[in-house]
Amino acid sequence: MSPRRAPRPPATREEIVAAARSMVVSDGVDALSMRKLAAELGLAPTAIYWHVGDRDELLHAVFEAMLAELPTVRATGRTPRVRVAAVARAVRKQLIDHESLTALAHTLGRSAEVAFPAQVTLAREVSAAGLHGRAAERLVRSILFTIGGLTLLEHTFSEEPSHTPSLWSHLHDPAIDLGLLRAMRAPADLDALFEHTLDALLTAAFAA
Amino acid sequence: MSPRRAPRPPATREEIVAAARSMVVSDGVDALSMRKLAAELGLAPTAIYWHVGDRDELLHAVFEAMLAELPTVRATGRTPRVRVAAVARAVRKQLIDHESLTALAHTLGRSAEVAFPAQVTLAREVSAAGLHGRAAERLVRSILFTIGGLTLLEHTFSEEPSHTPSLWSHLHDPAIDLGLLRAMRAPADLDALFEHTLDALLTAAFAA
DNA sequence: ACCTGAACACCGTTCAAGT
DNA sequence: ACCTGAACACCGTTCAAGT
Repeated sequence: MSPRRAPRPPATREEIVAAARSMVVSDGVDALSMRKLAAELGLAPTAIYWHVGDRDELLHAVFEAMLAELPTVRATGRTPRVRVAAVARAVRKQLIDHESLTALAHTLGRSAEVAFPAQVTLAREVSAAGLHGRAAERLVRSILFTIGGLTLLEHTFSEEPSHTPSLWSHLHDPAIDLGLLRAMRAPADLDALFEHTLDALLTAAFAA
Repeated sequence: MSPRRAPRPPATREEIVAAARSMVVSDGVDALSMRKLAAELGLAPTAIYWHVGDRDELLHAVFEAMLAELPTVRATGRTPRVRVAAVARAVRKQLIDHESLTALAHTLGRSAEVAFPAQVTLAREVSAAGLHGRAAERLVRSILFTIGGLTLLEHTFSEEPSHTPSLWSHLHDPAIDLGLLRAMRAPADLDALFEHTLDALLTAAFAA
């Protein structure tokens, strides 16, 4: 009978983290403001601080929520080399699919935690392939750094107004092979580059 | 005779850009605030806007000043393969030495411009080595992406409280080679990883 | 236990007004 | 031509006070 709206139930920490997460996912880390978040939840800006520590702690909470949901990568294929390659590809796909997680991990300095499970899976396959010690380490690490680096760059370049092609199209240099020059004028195919580098690393590891 | 200090001469655009640059170099892009910069120069915050457009334009001006001073990389060595490797190493060293430039380029979306001269030098050496078309393109691009990615990651990981080693030291997994496990517990040697990946790429390119 | 409001110390930016 | 001051619309955060 009372025309007054029932007062909104007390906000929970989970609710706040979830709202923050959706802001981070849709508009990026920088777009998360405590004041906008509070407005979204119908709270005074200062109320947030009662539930989570501060903006930094909130971001860490969002990160952990995302990390917990990350599916584990699995190896497929018959030969050792094929299985290692499959894991590498799966990890790369995962990083691309969970772009907000990698971006957040990067700003929080927690990339290592994101990479760890993949690293372990890779280490198992490399061991199963018969590699040991330093040689095994080199393969695991170089694959993971290739994946991480390329994905970071991919993210970088997707923001850039494809600038290099135009730089290349203004260049005429007799010291550069004409076919190479023409190829450089087109945008890079990062998937192909990844496959190529991966293949080079696998060949180097399995040849010896 | 006048006890009054002579009024400060009008500020120049170059002066402002230089001051901004030194703030960026010493404390990072995020630390550059228009108000702090103005204070440093003894100006009202709003005076800056008369000389440079806004914060973004100022950052671009700082970037261009840095880029103009970047020395060009040169190839050394006798055999084609050695020369290509030398260029790659020189580029990597340059990126590491000019960390503020690469960081700034990254936030402004102008990494391609930083990479371009290096890419041209590499293209010349690869051409001189007798590679053509797509194969040459693959080598140039994979080397540059390896350098860029690894350097980006290096910067990332230097900020992280070496987290992965501790993750690895708590792991006991019979499916992982013991020597590999032990190796993963130590921090990664990025220089060695770079050399290894570079070598794998060069071998792949020059074997065919 | 949970929340508000006032307050503080920061931002970038515009614009009219001063010299 | 060059600069100031007031003003606006934002931030994150603390803390006393309210229910």
